[in-house]
Amino acid sequence: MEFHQLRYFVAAAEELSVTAAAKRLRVSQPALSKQIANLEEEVGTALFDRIRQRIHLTDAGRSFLPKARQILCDAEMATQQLRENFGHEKRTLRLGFLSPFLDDIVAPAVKSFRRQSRRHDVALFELSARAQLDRIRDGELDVGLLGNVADEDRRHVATKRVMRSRMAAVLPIDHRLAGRKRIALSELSGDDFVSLSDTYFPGRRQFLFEMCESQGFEPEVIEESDTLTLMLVAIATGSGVGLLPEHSAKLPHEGAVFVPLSAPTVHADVLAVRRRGGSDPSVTRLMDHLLGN
Amino acid sequence: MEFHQLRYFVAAAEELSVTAAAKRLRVSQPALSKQIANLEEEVGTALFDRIRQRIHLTDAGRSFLPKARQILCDAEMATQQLRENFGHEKRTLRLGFLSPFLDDIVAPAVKSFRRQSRRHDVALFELSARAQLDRIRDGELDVGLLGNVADEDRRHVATKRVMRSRMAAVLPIDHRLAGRKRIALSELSGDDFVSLSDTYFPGRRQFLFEMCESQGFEPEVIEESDTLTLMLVAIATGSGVGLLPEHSAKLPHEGAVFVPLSAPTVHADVLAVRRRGGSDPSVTRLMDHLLGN
DNA sequence: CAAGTTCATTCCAATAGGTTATGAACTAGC
DNA sequence: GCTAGTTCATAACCTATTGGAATGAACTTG
Repeated sequence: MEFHQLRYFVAAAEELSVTAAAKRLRVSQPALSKQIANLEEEVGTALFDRIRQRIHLTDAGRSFLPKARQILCDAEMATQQLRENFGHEKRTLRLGFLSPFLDDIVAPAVKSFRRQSRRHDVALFELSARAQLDRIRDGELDVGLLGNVADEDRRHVATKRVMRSRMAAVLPIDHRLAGRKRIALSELSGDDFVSLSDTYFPGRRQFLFEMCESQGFEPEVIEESDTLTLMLVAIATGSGVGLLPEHSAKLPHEGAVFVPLSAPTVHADVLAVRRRGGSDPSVTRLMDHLLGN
Repeated sequence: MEFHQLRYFVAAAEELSVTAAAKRLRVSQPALSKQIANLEEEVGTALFDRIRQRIHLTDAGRSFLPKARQILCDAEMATQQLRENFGHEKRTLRLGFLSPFLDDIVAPAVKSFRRQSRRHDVALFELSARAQLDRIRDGELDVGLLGNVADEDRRHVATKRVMRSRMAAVLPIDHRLAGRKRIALSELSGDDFVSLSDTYFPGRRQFLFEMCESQGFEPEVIEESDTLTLMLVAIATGSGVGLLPEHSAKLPHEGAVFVPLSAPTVHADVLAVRRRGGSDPSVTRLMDHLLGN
């Protein structure tokens, strides 16, 4: 396994296209094709399905993607820290985020931050909530952008709310309620539920249970996904229904539909997170930009 | 940065010798020399001091070493998981440990486990307690071997005590009490203390405070180290005194001496840790071997 | 002071990754 | 249903990097 193989794999998984990934990385398409094949051979499994001129992630590929991202992030963060702490290079702020927030929150905030303070650079890392919290705790990430935070993590981090997003039901497209404009949570009391795993999204599972209990039923959680994308895939393929903030509809979700919840109107927070006790003013400024200032 | 550079760096740091590391990795000495030089150039800092025919880790190198190990571990664990879950390869048990336990506990346990059950392989990973707990929580590590565990982590893991080790005072060699056979903890009430950081060794700091408070004083913690080795270096260079289990004397600690504590006789646990709720029988068997069965 | 360390440098050979060109499979538009 | 235009894979070739052997420079040791 080599770092460039991981980079190639991640790019191809993001673009869902070898040629597009090759273009983005400014290498030739065969180079990418071959390196991915090498990687697949080494790990002993296909990471992509090649059907009908398109590539799709296999289950193996989907489970590998967040790990590959983490490894690449850790490597980059480690070199940055060395350069900054011992090589006297200018400070780079490291910002982690969940994919749905990239366009709406991260991109504009980083743009305005960069305009205002030329002296600092910002590096972006797409990571799960769990991975972000761990890295903030360890001082490798300066700011994270994620959903609800479990109590046990509040010991390490300080949070500020960036925005709230209404919770919506996510249904397979052929679900009996998929055509509705809005539905009440109680209408789903008999359905099978797909949730996010507690390991990757601390607190989310509990949040789901609390919502349902307030409507007088206990959800039957039949599957737990490690990423938002995996959860949407699970729902689209009929494993069950789920609850997600409306902004998650940003993600591709073919075969699944988002239906706003009429009652109860529950909001999920989007939080900017930093290490508790830190006082770096540039981190504070970056957080302000995320809050819209 | 390339994986083989990280491997070379870790080996050289462990052997504190380029030639020895080259021998272990079965490559020529110049190859290693050059790759490390390349890595140093990329991160913009020297990782080793070359003085008088010997190499020593610089501060930068010391802070980089655990991260390099983590990145290598994560990469290996990820490929193993892919091979096992999707490539139908035989299960490899992944065992993490702190360096002082390698000779006394890990090596004999793994040896006897391998003899008994040929069907399973064991992979070893030297990681900080914090890193082990994270990876056990995420299902990437099957068993960890570490010191005391903080309450917040007990949510995720189940523990069994492997052994107890008496706590000892660690003093600079020129300390006024360094020649003593044994000392009482209260005799250190006026000294500056070096402790282990809570991020890498959850619970240890609190443990130190509790011990001292039971003797009627509050320790003045003047420095926090991220690794056992760093802590020993800090003590040896005169930052202060520390408290460590006696088995940590296994580590090289030139310039520092371990003096048993006469009162109070406090024991630190060595714990074998697995994921809460897991029921893999081979993991149970490996734990049994660690417990000496 | 000589012999034996250790790490760095030089030079050459082998390998691995990159590029261009081409092929095979499929989609889309007429 | 055919052509034009995709997309990904393969083949042939090139070059850049890595590793190895030999050598040099600095230091320790007997």
